[in-house]
Order: sequence, then structure tokens, then C-alpha cells
Amino acid sequence: MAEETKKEERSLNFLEEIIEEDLKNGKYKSIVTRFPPEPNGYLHMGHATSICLNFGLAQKYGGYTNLRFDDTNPVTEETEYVESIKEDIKWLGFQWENEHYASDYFDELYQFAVSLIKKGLAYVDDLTAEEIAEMKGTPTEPGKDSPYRNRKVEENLDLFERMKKGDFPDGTHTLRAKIDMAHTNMLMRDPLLYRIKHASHHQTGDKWCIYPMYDFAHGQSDSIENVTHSICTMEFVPHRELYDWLIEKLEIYPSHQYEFARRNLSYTVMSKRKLLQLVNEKYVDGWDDPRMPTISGMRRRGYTPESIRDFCDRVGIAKRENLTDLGLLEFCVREHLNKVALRRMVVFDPLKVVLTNYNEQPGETEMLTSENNPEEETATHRDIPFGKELYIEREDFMENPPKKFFRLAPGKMVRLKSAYIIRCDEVIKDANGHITELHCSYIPESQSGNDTSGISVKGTLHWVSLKHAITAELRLYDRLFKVEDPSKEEGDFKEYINPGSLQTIKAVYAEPALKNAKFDERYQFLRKGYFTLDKDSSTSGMIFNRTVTLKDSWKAGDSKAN
RNA sequence: UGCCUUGUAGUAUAAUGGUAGUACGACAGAUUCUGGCUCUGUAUGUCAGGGUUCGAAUCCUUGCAAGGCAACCA
Repeated sequence: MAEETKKEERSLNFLEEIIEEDLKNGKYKSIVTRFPPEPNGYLHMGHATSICLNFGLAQKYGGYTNLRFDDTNPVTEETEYVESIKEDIKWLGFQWENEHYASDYFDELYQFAVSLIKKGLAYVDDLTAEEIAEMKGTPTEPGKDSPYRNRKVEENLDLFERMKKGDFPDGTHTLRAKIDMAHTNMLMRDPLLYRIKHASHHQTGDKWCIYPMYDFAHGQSDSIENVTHSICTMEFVPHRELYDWLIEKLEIYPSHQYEFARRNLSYTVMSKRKLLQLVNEKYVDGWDDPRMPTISGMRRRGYTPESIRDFCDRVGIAKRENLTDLGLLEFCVREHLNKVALRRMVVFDPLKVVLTNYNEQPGETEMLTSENNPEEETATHRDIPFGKELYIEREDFMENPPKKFFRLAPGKMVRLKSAYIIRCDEVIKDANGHITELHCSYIPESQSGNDTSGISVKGTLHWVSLKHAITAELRLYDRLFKVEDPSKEEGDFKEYINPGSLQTIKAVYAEPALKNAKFDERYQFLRKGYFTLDKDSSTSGMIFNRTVTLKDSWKAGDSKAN
């Protein structure tokens, strides 16, 4: 009875344990989570973790997830970001139940504030930002009460209403909770609830000139939406005490906050501030530069939503600080792409091969066939033209090869993928000793699928017919930073940018089947890596982004070292 | 020198008082018409000391280390 649901017993993470406990003891019948981005930037891998967590948990336990824009600061937030955030979530494969904005609740929030004032739990302060900071004390010293702390309820009500009406300029008044200026938790030292900002809001326009602070909006919005499990990152742990205090004093639906450690990825940076710098100072091409850890960047790079979700699953969550290996993400990308990418042959750095014993009839082309993907259950194929003159990869030939070099060398044989076995007979060089072409002979009986030659070779090379090759531009991406954790290094993080993070090859030679490349297809250029068509492609030329290289267990160093 | 959080192979994450496991990575091998995929094997770990217990990664205690907290940001 119990065995049908559990394919394999995966252990629960700490949030799943909490939720299962809550469900089991009847605290909730189903759960509600939320994804609460602030619309002031693009989503990145860290957000993807949160999205997978929040939507994944709700899915697993039969609840739902709201998308809620945490838009309480009109001066930094824009509609442009709202759209990109929604697009990114959908692309990742998730659908929210309701689309909300913290700004939808401004009226209710205002009423909450009024009720707090009436209970004598909030007051209008006339102190300046500097004075408030000064009187806040330090983590080791208590703060001092504001001289306005004990105003009468009526006076507070009147002042707060006038704040709302626009009677005061920015920064002259704030609404603060009346808690304890000597509290060991700095956030409980009469935190600000409302501030005056005569600024136009992307949703509410000029209706308001006072805006609630995060602490007076987030938990309250959770409560209004009956969010059961409000999941955020560890830096909000100290906020939980205030989160609970406000809900208790307001006597509203008790949402609960749980914290997990944000995910860090090696060889990149994740803070909005740093990513913004990379964009503004032109270290990258924009928010969707394929080297960026943004969702749009990863999408353009060719990462699939499946692989990102798989990555988030495999990494899991916990509460300790972490730096996850970028290699794991790349593994997930390769694993998925291996299953879905169409195989194509592309020569990056051509070396001409002439098959001296191959007879070519004018006007006739021998067509060979090759599978699109050996992983497919039912194989599909494409045709590839063969010819007397071919290109192979220059690095696939060595005049004086080391012992374990399985590729082409004078007198040695290799197979051309899906074609014939060839033998290198002669190396042709120019006056400078530079190799210009190879003269080879092919074994007619060795044709792929009809091989009666009895010859077995160790190496197989990719190739293209010189006459039929089409050209394309390639953008080879590598990790953005040279060091594992740029933000932990001395000095400016930008000093650690990998100068070789983008290498462009203007013209490579590809088999003609690549002419029909589509934006939503993924390709494996045989023995080279996974690629996808870039949006910069035009009718005049195709441009491919390298998503990730193939795993390469052949140590070039073994041979090149000497 | 206050409060909060966290310390398990290189990395990430399990074990919830009872055999320290899994994945990625590394290394070795098999297989291969991609030096890919797949398969097999190997190495590497509980921050330190003390205590409770038949038994501690787990509970207690003292240290140590890392991170967070003093924005009218979220």
C-alpha cells in the first residue's frame, strides 16, 4: 500500500519536514507560498532557487504559490522589471495562482498603521534620519528614546494623516513602532514603519506620498494572502521577531517566516548591485549576456529550464553558508542537452584533406546519413554530403603524435564519423613549413553501416565537405571570473574577471544541415560542445553561443606537455 | 567583544541517540563510429576539548571559526 508512491526514498529537507509536520498535525489543510521579488532588477540564479523552492513545495504538497511584487519603494522600481520577472518565471516552468503587488494593499496597510497608533504601539517621529541613526545605539549599546516617543494617540493620528495628505516634505516625519530602544535585536528598537516619499509609483501613481517599509509590508501582505509558509533567506532571520510582533499586535492571520541560506555559485557574483555594475560598466553585453548568472542570460546561453530545475533539486537547501560548484550546474545542463540536442558536425579550425583515391563525378554528390541523436529511442537521421575535399579539425592531426593520440598522423588511420576510414599518406607544407593540406586515401569498403573492411581504428573525427560547407560565427563562453569567489577576494571584484570569458570565432565550417537551425533547438557540435542560435543572428549570418563544452577526459596536457 | 544563525569528504547535501550515505568533482578501468553517453571500481569527511550514555555527527558544556545585525533598501 505504502510503496507505490515512493520510487526512491529521498530524505526531506528541513522545510519539507516542517510542512509535513504542519499538515500531519492539522495546522493547515494545504499550504500557500509566495515568490516576492522587488521589481528593481532582473532575476538571477539565486531567485531561481527561491522560485523552485516556493513553487516546488506548493506543488508537492498540493497548495499554490502567489507571485507578489514587493513594490514599496517607488524610486527604484519600474514596470519594465515586472514584465521580465514574469517572463522568467514562466520560462522556468512555473505558474503562479495570483499576481499581487504589495501596493495593492496600501489602503489596508494604512489602516493597520492607524490601528497600531490607536493601540499606542506606534508614533510619529520628527527626528531626521541622522538623529534616528544616532539614537539607535549600537549592537552593544542600547539606544535612546526619541523625544516624540510619547505623543498622544490623537496627535499621532493627526500627524500621520497629514503625512498621508502631503503636508510634510520628505524626511521630516516617520511612523515608528513603539517597542524597545534597548532591545538586543536592533530591528526591535522602534523600527520605522512609514516614510514620506513624494514620488510617483509604478502602480499607484501619485495616490500616495507615504510608503510602508519592508517590515510593515511584507509580513502583512503574507497575512492578507493567507500565506502559510513565508520562505526567505537567512539575512531576514532577525526580522522574524518583528514579523511576528506586528502580526500579533495587529491580530491578523498568522503567517510564519522560515529562512534558508541563499545559494552562491562559484566563479560568478550574484548580488544585484554587482551585476548592475557589470552591465553599466560594459563588462558584459547586458542583463542577458550569456555569461551573466541571470535567468535571461542563462536562457540566451542555451541552458534549459529543465536543467536549472534539476540543479536546484540536486543542490537542495539548508541553513549554512555555501558556495556551490558551477560544475554541478554544467553537469545538469550537459545531462539534459545530451538527451535533446541535435548532433551536427562543425569544424572550428580547418585543415584541408584531399582524398587522392576518391573519384568524384561532376555534378554528383555522394550523400551519407547520420543519426540526429544517438540517445533518441527511435532514431531520426539527416543527410550529409561527402566529397573529395574535406575539412577536419587542425588539432586532430599531429605530425609527431604522442603514444595515446588516437587521431590522424602520417601513416595512421582514423574514421570520419558516419563516412569512411581514411589513411594519411602525405603532409603538404608551404615554404614556411606550415601544414596546408593532407593527402589521404579512403577505404571504400569501410563506409559506415556497410563496413566490410575489417579494419578497426581507435579514433573518429568530425569533418565537413569543403564544397558544401556553410559558415557561421561562434561565441565561445567561459566562466566570467578567474576565481571561485570574487566577492571574497581583496580589492574590487571586477579585477578578477576572466579576460577569456568570451572568445569569438568569426567563421567556422558547418555541414549544410545546420542551415535550418532554429532558435528553440539545441545542438551538439560533435566532439566540441553544446550550442544554440543567438538572437543576434540575422539572414546574413548565423551566430551560435556555446552553452557548455563537452566533458573532455582526454588530457591534451599529457601530450602537449612534451 | 552584545544578539542571532551556522560548522559532516574538494563542493553540495543526508543520517532526527544505533553500520557516516548520496550526487558532482578527482583518480583507475570497461565500452564506444563523439577521447561524449553508459558501466565498474578507488580515495577523501563529522571544527576542537570536556561531559551524559551500553552507544553521540546528533544531547549538554566550554572554546574556536564563518556569516548576519547599528539603510527613511528589500
